[in-house]
Amino acid sequence: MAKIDSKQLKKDKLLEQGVTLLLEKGYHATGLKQILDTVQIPKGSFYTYFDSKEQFAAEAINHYIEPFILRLSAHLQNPELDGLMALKAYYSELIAEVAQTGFKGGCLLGNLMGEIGDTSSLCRDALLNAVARYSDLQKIALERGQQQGSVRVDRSAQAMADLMLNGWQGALLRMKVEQSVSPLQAVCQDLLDDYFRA
Amino acid sequence: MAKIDSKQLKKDKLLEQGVTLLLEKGYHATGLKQILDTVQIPKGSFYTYFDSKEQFAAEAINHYIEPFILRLSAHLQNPELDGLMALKAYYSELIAEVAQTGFKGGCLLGNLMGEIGDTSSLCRDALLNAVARYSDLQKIALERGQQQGSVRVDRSAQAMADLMLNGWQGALLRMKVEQSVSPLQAVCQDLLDDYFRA
DNA sequence: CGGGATTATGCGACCGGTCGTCTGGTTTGT
DNA sequence: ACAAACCAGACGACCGGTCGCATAATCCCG
Repeated sequence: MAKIDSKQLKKDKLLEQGVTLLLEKGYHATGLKQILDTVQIPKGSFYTYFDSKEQFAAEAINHYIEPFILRLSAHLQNPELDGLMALKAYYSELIAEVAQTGFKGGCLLGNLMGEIGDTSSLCRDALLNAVARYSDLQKIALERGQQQGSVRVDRSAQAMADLMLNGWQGALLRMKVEQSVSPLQAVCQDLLDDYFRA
Repeated sequence: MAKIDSKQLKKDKLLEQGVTLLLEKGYHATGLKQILDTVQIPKGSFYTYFDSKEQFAAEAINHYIEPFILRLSAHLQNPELDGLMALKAYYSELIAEVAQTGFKGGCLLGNLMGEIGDTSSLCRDALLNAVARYSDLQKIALERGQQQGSVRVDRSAQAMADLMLNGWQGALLRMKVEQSVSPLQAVCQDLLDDYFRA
């Protein structure tokens, strides 16, 4: 049992560091050796934890999105709080954080969708699942906003959630090259403060 | 002179094939050898045309965006045509084309922004320039729509152009993993048919 | 309970291959 | 004959992945 725990611990450490490096440099520019070295796990052991680099990336995707799901869920815990306000608060937090990290990395989901989303079916499935879960949560937030009267009802919550997600991903790309959070602020303002408003 | 032309010709062939492969597999997954082989130019000659792979990619970015600029410009040539309608026609064309290619590749600008936009300053500059030119053109289209009364005037054309671009880039990512053009259609409908409308 | 035999685990060295880049001999043109 | 242009091949580095050895754990029998 202690063995299993230790194994799971190391696996988590690999995933943790993997997420960091994948986010920083992308899939093809990140070598397994680099990940293994920084967490002091021998090269030969990698394949006891994962079947391949590709499958490792797929697991990293799930490992990455979990905290975001939890964070957004936390904002939605209070059923009194307006759904739209919760979304705004959540995105404000994200913007503040990314500003501190120097506009590097962006979103692992977006980066990997662009780099290998159309070439690795393993990762594509993981990405699909992660995006679906994330999108669903935003849909729920917007639905609540609709019930509370702050969000327009003549467009489906799902459609708005998708638009928000897409706009955010595009803004993250712009952020990278413009080295500024203003694209992120703009998309939040345009959509959350205007377009989605009832 | 014939020499210079021949050199420029080969350089263009390299860029042409480079764009194809970069679009298909990304920056790090594309090897120079593969590009050189398919256009039958010896490996040793590469550095007579370009200083480095990175600089090659930067030139490929410019080479890539040019046709899109021209295409959109063509739609805007007729000053009678409504700016918003021109945009819609342009994007409809793009959607029809990408559907034929099997949802592969997407947009080179978006892909490279995600993969190396925050790590290669050379490419970042090229991306910034390309995006700015492309964005400006869309701003002009929207401005014309505003003058013609089809586009709302309480938001700046620049802000709407940015939102359109960001939403489109995000939708391209979704397209890759969902293997469908519906994200593209959705973003066009949401923005061009509703949000931007006067 | 002790200790040799056997199985399971861990991991460093190494595989074939490819990477981006460079150099020096060869060809070409004048 | 000479200079410039060109390019084959090599370079060192690194890739993802494999494999056989060394160590550790387990078992079995005296």
